[in-house]
Amino acid sequence: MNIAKRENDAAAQAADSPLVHDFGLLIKAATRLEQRIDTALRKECEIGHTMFEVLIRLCRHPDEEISQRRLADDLTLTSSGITRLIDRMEDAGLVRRVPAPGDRRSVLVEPTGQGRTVFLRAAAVHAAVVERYFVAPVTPADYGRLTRSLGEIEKALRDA
Amino acid sequence: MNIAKRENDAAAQAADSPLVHDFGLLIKAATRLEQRIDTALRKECEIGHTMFEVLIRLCRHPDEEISQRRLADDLTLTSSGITRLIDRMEDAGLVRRVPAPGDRRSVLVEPTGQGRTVFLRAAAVHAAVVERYFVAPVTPADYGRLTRSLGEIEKALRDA
DNA sequence: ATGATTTCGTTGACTATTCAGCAATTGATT
DNA sequence: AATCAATTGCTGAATAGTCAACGAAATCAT
Repeated sequence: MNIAKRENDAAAQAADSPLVHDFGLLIKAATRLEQRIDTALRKECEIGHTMFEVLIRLCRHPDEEISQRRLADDLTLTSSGITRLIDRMEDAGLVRRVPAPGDRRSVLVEPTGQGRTVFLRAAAVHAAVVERYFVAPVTPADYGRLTRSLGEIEKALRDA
Repeated sequence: MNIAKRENDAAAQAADSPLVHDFGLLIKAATRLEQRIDTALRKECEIGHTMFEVLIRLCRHPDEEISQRRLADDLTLTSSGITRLIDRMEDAGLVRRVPAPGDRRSVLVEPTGQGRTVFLRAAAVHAAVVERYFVAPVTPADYGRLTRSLGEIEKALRDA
């Protein structure tokens, strides 16, 4: 079967390309890092990484109004994903839903006192893990370039 | 409530830290990129990104024996996650399970002819997306440093 | 050899998410 | 003003994964 053999070779070559390898690295690094953080957060604060990302946005500028839609776009979730996530966070006493003044379709989300307290503890855990596995392994110069590159990539994805 | 006010400020500061921002960039870039690829792959090859990652490993060195365990570690999935993924891939006719010679606990996975064919088409789609959103947005010099840094990060995570 | 420990893959029950469709509301076009 | 289109959030059903517990096989320590 000569055809099959050539296909084998072509597949092997495609599977070994630097592009595939490099991209795999990105995915693997991001996945592992996220898992690390998730486990640490769950163990020490009884909160997952996704909820933590929500709290970041809610605590960042205390007076900014944040709608579910905004959160969904920001976290790359669907609107139904956010609905359910906020359901769970509300049940856990971390956030509160309030009707948006000026648009009766929209729902704003704000952190409760407990939400802020939990966030503060979680932020420390988060910082420790990020520091150790994201910042420490690369030189300061490379770190700057790394975040710059990631910014460019994110921008390209957003624009398209 | 003076206490609450100070907690507000502390939370706002933590939520605004560069560490949080930079790490958010990594997660967002990786997530968006993966989603892009997943959608493209599904549309054009009726295969998801995870299955594609499996095929990469199976096609890379045609003679290497790859067990489910190996795949699980490599893709950062649990062993049950892999069991189910391979179930679906087998149903789709992309791979085949064969008993491992020399260890009767272990199950080897190999690609079918169809699996290789699908992989070849998928690899082209994958390359196009990666090229456009991962390689193109950064300068060649930065690209080299980016992958190097990601390698360091991945290594730090693996070692620990 | 044997018994304890570990490893591999599978399964049932659960969790977090998506998708498709919906009702309410808003904005745009005449 | 009246309609048509787009947006927001919610829900039921489906998907892809986790975790905990298990049995079979392999490895290690007596």
